[in-house]
Amino acid sequence: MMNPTEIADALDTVAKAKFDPVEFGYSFAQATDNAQATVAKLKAGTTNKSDIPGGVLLNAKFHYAPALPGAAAGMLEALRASRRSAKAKPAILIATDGEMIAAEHPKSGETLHCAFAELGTHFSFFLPAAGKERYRAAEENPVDIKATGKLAKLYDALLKANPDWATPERRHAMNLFMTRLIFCLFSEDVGVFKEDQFSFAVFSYGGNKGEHAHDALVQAFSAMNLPKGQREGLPAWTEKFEYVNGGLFADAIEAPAFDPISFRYLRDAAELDWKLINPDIFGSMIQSIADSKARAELGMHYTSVPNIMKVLGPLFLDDLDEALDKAWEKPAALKVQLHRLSRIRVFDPACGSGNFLVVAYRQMREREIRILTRLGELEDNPQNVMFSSVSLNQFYGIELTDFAAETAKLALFIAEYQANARFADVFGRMPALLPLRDGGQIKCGNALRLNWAEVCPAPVGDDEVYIAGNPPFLGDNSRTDEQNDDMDFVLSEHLEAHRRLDFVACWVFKAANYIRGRAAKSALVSTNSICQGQSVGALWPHLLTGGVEIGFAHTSFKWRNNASANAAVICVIVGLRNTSKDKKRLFQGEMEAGVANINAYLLDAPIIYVHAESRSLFELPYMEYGNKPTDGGHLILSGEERHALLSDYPEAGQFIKKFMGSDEVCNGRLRYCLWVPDSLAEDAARFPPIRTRFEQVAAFRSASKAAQTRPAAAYPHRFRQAQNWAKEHAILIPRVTSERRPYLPVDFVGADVISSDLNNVLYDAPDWCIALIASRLHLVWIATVCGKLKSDFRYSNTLGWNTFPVPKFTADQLEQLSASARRILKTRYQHYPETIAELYDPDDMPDDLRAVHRENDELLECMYVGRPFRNDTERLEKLFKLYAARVKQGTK
DNA sequence: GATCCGACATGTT
DNA sequence: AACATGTCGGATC
Repeated sequence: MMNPTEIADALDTVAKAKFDPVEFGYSFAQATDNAQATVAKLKAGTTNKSDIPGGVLLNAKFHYAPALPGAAAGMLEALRASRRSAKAKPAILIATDGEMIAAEHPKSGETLHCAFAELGTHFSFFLPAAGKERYRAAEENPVDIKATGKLAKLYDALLKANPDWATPERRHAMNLFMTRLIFCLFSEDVGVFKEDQFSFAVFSYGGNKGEHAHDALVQAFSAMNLPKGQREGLPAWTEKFEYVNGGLFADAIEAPAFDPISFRYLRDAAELDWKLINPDIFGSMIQSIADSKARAELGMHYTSVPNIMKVLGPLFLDDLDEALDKAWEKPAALKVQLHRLSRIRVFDPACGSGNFLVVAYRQMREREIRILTRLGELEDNPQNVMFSSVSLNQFYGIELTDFAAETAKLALFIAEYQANARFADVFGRMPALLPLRDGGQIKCGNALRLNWAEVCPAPVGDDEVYIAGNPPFLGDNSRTDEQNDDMDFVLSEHLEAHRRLDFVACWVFKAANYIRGRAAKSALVSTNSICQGQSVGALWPHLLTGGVEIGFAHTSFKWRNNASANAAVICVIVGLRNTSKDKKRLFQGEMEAGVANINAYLLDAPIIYVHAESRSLFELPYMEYGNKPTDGGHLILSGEERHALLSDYPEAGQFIKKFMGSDEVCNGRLRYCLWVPDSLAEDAARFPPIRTRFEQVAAFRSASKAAQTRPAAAYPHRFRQAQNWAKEHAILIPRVTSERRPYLPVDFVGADVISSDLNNVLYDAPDWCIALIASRLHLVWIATVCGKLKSDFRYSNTLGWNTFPVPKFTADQLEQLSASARRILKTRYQHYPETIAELYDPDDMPDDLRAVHRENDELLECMYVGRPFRNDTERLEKLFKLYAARVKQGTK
């Protein structure tokens, strides 16, 4: 089986070879992971099912046909139309003339037009031909996916043809161009324009290969910005376009130049049925097609519709549905709900291109139609409805970037159009759409500086306000000075250590303040770190106060949307409300539970905050941070580097020690480090390779941004933080490890090992510490109160070890635990050379190791409650109880 | 002086 | 491309 990289390489080789229309089909078959025998049979013609001259069709895999020069796209159409294609269902259609490639993935409708030489670059497109299906989120609308794909390709092709448009200064112009284009494609399909009016013009006047497309587009767009009859200087054909206005066409009208490839993609995009487009993510499409660098910028992370519904459902839509159910037979009660719809306001303080608002709007309009239809059934006289009672004015947003704010208005406009069309279907009337009016109350500004109540006035009377959205996440290492200032502005008066928090915490804090004591609720998508580790104690006591509580929550889920590269982050959704007797809902993946309480860790448990401690609350040995090199890697040696150094300078051995971080502990590796006492620094530097390393360390540290690192350039022979080392032995606990393991990794090493800061360390501590750390109880505690790296365990001495509740052990009990620890280590050694990672693989853990761990758990748990715990919930309950009792005692 | 975090970083299949 | 799993050093208190 070839892996994708190999396929990429193989395709690249094919692309570099001279094109031979006959051979290509076979080399393509070979490059896409088909056996020699298969290829031979294809060549012999016995398995080739193609009905196109010179074509090669391999069942279910691909259908290739050679094209005459310049006719690749046309040949692709022939492949698409082929009856044999229909029968053999090839995963990929590909036509080429040796210059250009035209290909299609029929299952998704995705197409590819590229130069022949780029075959290898686009290997991912051809993976289906090798039997590897590309993952697609099942819930998304396939038309959106197609449209996004086509627009992304158009976008990339345009930038390639117009390198000068790829600069940051031109990005706005490029995005604006794409917005206008999408607006026109949409409008001509839904009836805002006459059917196909726009694409007819572009393809009539754009030239055969797009050579005049630039001029035609500029003329069309310019016309849309001028009332009819005032279009002097523009060609006569532009007179037919409606006057659009509304800001969209007001700025300078520019267009990039088209080449044959980009023109081809434009045609693909125009051929889509934009009627079916889902405006929920309309704005995001424009943003998701931009390049990956830009995606990291503010607002480039759009929320998928399933995730938006995770927010809006429990926030207010589910409640609305319940009320509708109750009122279903009673016209008066239904009218109350109809009125309620007109009083609900939705406010997204980080609205980006308006996804949340659009989805909320559509959902509300849909419910309105349901009510009106039902009223029509219940009351004999049909409702004489002229207008919707849900107006775009009920939708509020704040967005920092002007472009996204404009897009949000446009997206709301499209949503309104679609909702009205549906409304007209049912009730027979629809208001005029052009020229554009502004849509929604979108404020372009900084949400952290604005007073939210001035953007979205506080609810009065029977108003209800729902705050929803997905603000940006930024850790303390990636914020700009300006963003830090914003954070200070919002939080510094109220919180201590606020700079430790994620940027998103500012939105959560402002949302809590906005809703407190008002007819309002909030629910924001956040990074899961705000409900973990240090953030919990720092932030949540200030949120869950003055009557605010968590009404619902989605626990950690992996971020995913349709963008081509997904952000790597784990999210939570926390719904805040004022104290209420209504049920609380806790969602974990697909599961939902009605619970008595939700605390800041998003657990069904009483509110408790575990704070960092500098010493153990339960008199456990002192656990330290490992030694931190901050050396740019220059004080660290691989086995080979050590060997090379020692073979040249055997006397240098006195300066080299074993060096272990978490990777070394878990995966049984070993590295070495230079470890030189201050008094011998000059001696060490006499060895040229060591001197060079010291110089590199000094250079690296001098160039650092960190105030603590630069002075350390003066002692390059030493770690930036040489914290401590063992006299006899040390217990190493990796600070980050996989969440899959049933027990935390922990290792016992001699005094010859220097631990890096990737471990926490107990120096010269008794063996029973290992029995504690390797227990299920400890894992459960660490998993709950410490932070995580994404979803992996992150061990902390201050938050985890120093707070870990233990009963008062007797000397005898400690001896038993030490013996148990030794049994665990011994059992591991019996499996040497298997590593900790291998031994603790949940699918592959040896039975004897499992057994000694179970014994260890039973032994330890009996010391807590006289019997083993039944499950992790019980373990956690006991631990929190002990912790709470200890903290209470401490405050006396 | 010590440590918590990462809209990740990087190797593997 | 999708997945698994822990580096590394800055920013913060």
